Amino acid sequence: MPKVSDEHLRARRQEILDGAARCFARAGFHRTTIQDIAAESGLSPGLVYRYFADKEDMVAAIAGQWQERRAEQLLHTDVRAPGALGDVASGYLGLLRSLAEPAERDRTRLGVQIWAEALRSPRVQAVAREGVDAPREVLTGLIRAAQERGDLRADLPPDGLIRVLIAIYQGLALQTAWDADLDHDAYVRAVEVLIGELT
Amino acid sequence: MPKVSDEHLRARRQEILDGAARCFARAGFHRTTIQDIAAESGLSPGLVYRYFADKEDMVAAIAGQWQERRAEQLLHTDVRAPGALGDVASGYLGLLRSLAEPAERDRTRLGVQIWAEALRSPRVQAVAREGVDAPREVLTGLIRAAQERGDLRADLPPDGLIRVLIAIYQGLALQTAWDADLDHDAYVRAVEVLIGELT
Amino acid sequence: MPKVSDEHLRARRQEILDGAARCFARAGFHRTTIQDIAAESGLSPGLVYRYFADKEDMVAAIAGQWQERRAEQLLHTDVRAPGALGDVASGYLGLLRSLAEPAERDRTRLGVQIWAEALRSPRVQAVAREGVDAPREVLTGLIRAAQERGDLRADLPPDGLIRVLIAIYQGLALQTAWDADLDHDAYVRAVEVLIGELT
Amino acid sequence: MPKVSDEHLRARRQEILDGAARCFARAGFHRTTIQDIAAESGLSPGLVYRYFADKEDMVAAIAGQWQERRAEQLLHTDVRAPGALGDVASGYLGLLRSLAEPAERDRTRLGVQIWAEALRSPRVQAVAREGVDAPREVLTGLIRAAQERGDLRADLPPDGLIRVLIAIYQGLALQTAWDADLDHDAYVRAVEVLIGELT
DNA sequence: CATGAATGAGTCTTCATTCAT
DNA sequence: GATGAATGAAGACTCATTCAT
Repeated sequence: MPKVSDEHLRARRQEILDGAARCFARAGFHRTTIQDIAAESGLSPGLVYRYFADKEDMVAAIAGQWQERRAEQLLHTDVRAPGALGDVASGYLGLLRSLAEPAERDRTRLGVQIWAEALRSPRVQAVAREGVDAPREVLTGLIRAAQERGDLRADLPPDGLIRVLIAIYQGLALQTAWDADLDHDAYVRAVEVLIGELT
Repeated sequence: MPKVSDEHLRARRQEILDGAARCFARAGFHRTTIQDIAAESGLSPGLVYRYFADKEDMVAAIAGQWQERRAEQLLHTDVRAPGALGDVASGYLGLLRSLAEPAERDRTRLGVQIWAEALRSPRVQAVAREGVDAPREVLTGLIRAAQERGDLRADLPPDGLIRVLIAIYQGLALQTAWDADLDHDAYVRAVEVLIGELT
Repeated sequence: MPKVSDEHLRARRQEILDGAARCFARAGFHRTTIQDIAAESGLSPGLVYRYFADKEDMVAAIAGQWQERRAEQLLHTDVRAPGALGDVASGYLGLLRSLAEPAERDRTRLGVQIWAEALRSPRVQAVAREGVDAPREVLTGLIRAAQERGDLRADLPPDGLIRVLIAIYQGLALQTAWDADLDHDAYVRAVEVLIGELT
Repeated sequence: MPKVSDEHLRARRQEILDGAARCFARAGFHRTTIQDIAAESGLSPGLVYRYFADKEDMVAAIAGQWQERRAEQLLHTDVRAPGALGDVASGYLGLLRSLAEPAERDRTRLGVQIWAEALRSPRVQAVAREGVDAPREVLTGLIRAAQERGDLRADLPPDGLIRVLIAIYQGLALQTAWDADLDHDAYVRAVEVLIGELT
């Protein structure tokens, strides 16, 4: 099987990552063996090492893709457009609601594992922080602009507010991971009320 | 004299848990060995097994104490007293502020580890959920009462609000674990503004 | 089995080294597994790691003891005594003769393995060179003194001579390892003739 | 046109062997992978197996060529010519001196690896012994003839002397592999003195 | 009770070898 | 013929757990 196309290599790599993500979501990084991941993807253990230097390399890649996806879900709108704040706000509420979807279950569990792993793996930490810091800065700028326009209370520390909104996402993700049946509608309604008061 | 012995046993057990907590906060559950824990407490590995059936037993105990402490910090006021809502609110804000204290650093990191572990250990999950569910119910009652008194907007779903407040705590804990230097004051100010609007 | 005496620890360590030396002599370092060594000593693989950090650590220890023994065999006489040169010479010839002994077989084979391993393991190289360089310097001094006394041809470069004598040992060891039946007597007689001419 | 093809095959095979020799000299047989060898020769791993049955086959081939070269260097003169002894002697000293050349560095290191490998691989052993035994017999004949002519002390066991001379070569090779900066001139001068005495 | 030596199953990772293309 | 992707059997090393002393 000589020289496979780059396309195929990329796809294969992604298959492995997807299989690994399922394993990690189920059992955590440390209870998942390379054999588990290989079996989940229908490959041999040795092959995994043609795509990743070691297990940590895979975990870092998983964490990177996870953060990337989060950023995309949040910022798929053009943040420089007029009315961007409103778009971002509705995007944010949509992100919260998306946590209720069964299809997101694994991803949410995976996220919690990444948060914990970031505390002891410098590589994962770097990836995880980058994924949070970058959106944070973009959003802080949006908030500041809105405050200057008078669309938002001026006595709100922008960075503080952003972190609270991130926390509201993170906490919901965590609580959903623990209890998939929680009332997401009630949660989002409460958030809407809190946010609505600010204008 | 079983009483003295009991006392001693309890103290010894607590020493082990404290050493384990330090290790777990530093390196996570899976990168911490029983040998590490024994060394940290100045005991022998064999002795650990007189106090805990196995490693998971220790993790569950650690998780239990962690949740217990959180509940105490939040609910140290008498929630049935008149004006309890205000007391609880200020207790809540104090809890948020306490995350800035260096002495809390390890405990915060430990908390994140517990959240992740709860996803794959039924025992830890049971302990962790109990620690969240119990306060949640108490607080939900408080909120309902406040709404009936007209002290709080009636269109807020009590359970949703509580979960949001818990999330605001969880998210701050997570963000603090990642970046101890974040601006806790700005965070708490933002929370105060958000909460202040509700009355 | 708590706290075993230092004596016992040392003895146990030596047992492991002896078993390892047998394995290494038989199959070389790279074809010998830790399991082989453990089995040879009647221990579990895990226990080996209480005595040695890793496989290389064991190889280095083996190499160290090997060199030490060589130095002792060669220099068991008091090199500062008058007539030391003659003693050392007869010690040297005895060392050559000892290679004929069946009991030395394994050790000789082990030596050849060490020589090769020294080429690619800095740790083994350091140990091996030290074991050769130290005796070399002592003997160079002896030679120089003999030349000053007129007991030895003055046109012989001392360092060159020493290295030749070491080579005569090394080469015999190698040839013995390959062919245990070679005629050691003839070899030693030839050496005696060569050396005898020098005075 | 099988002849051209044969030529090509032979050349390709030799390229692989040369690349392998460089790898083996650098890292030893067991730390060199087939992938390393393929990369060093700019070929694919699979192709290696069209020229060699397995790794051991390559090692044996390398050992064979190494011994062949040694024999050539030593016996490039016509040993049946009158005065052959003197020619062989000067060829021998030249062989010793050649070990000082940087270009010989890799080959010398490779030689030491072969010596060790011969102890555990019957195939390598056969090749290595053949490479030593054949010249040994030729030279023993020369010595005997010289003794009969009275050109050499009669009380020297021919086989012993030859083995000593081989040892003087082997030991120098080993010491050079360990320490390329040793004083080869002093070494050869010492050998000349030792040999010179014999006539 | 306490110790810490001992165990051995389990995990990551490597690499000689094969074979579909 | 040539490629290099794929395999999977080892092998080094770890560590939760046990138990003789």
